Amino acid sequence: MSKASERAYAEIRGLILSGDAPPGAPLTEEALADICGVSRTPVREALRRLEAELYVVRSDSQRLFVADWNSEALAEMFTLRAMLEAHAAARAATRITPAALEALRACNARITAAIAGPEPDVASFLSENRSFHEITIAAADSPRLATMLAALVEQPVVRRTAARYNRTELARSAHEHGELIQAFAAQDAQWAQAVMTGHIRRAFHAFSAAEPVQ
Amino acid sequence: MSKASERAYAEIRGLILSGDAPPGAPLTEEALADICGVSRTPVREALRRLEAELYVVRSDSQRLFVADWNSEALAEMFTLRAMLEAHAAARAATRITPAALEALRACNARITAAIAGPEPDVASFLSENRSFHEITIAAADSPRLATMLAALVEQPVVRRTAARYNRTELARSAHEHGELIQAFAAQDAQWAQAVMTGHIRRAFHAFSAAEPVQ
DNA sequence: AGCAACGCTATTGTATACAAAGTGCGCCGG
DNA sequence: CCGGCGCACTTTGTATACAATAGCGTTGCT
Repeated sequence: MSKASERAYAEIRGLILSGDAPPGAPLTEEALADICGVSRTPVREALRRLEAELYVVRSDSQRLFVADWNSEALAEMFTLRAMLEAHAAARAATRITPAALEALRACNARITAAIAGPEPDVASFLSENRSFHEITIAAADSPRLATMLAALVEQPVVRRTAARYNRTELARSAHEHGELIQAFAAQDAQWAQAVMTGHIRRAFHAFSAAEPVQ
Repeated sequence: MSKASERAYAEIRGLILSGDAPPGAPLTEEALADICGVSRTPVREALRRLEAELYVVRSDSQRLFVADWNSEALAEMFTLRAMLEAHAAARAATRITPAALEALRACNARITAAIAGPEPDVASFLSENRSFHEITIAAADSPRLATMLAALVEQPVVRRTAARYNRTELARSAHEHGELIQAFAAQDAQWAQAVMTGHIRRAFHAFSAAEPVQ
């Protein structure tokens, strides 16, 4: 995406996720344009995107407000993500190329390394974890699925989940990735699906155990 | 959505679905603006939406083309729809209100009536069928799920499927709706999920049996 | 005093003009 | 003749001005 539009998107999303724009707060295009330092045009595009991703909701007539994500909505998000990403894993199992499989192995090796030291490198973990899932989704080779998952996987949520993980849980996460790689190598769709389901749902419960949202 | 923007959306979508804009054809904002009789601004919004729904794809650098939906893509669409809509049915089973249940009964009664005569009223069938599924999805009470399904259920596809149904199959469709209502009344999520899965997958195979796309 | 209608204002929708960026073609050089 | 460079043109991105519309307050009438 282009520069101003992308910036507006990131900026507004940041306002929402940081809580500066609390749930229910009205969002006017002009005010946001001022804040972002761009004109209304890219702001409008950013808002459309945020609306599609349900960060903002459109009221009775076309006025936008910050959506409130209660715990129920988060639970549904994780459920949908588990369902779809497990399906992606199943597809990937029978489609993945040797090169992608190797990339996953390398990725997970870096994850293991990141959490090996006395002080886990959470930043690296997150970055590599993201790559791992992206490679998997790409291997599933389904644009629709990829689009849907992109709207579903919120990195701030992932980050908070990882922040909640202790060393043991981080290691278990890496272990699950390893098992997923095995399932892919065996081209066992059901196995891959099951492992991914557990992987995401465990993340959900780790997340839920964390302090309430905001 | 507003008037010009909505019109542009419908117009462009029509061009794509009718085949006037064949898969792979480049789409320029200005040309579309001329065709639709509006300016580029609403056309851009329409294109964003169509892009999110994967009617059009954005090439290497920001140029738009008509996406081609091969049979593989259609299969994946049906698979995703079956998965998500079955999940919606499962949620609906434990959440549906008596009023919504009654609305479903009335809806299905109208469907049954529409296919009762010597010449099935396919238009009514389609309209009521759409209502039936919309009520179900609304009863699931999950905005995210609703958004995703909206992007997945293409009415032209549904229409073609129904056009392929003979009287027996139309009746079977209504019967499946009836069973779904029973599952809802019993608040049996698993049952509802299974019935919906079968309902969609049968539609998929009826669709696949039809002549190739375009 | 309450209700309704009017008009003002705030906000979104659309058009257009301009800026930037990428593509393709042609020209020049090897 | 082929390849690379550069310029022109096409296309998209952004800003701004104007139009339409919905909310809301105020004022006047009952």
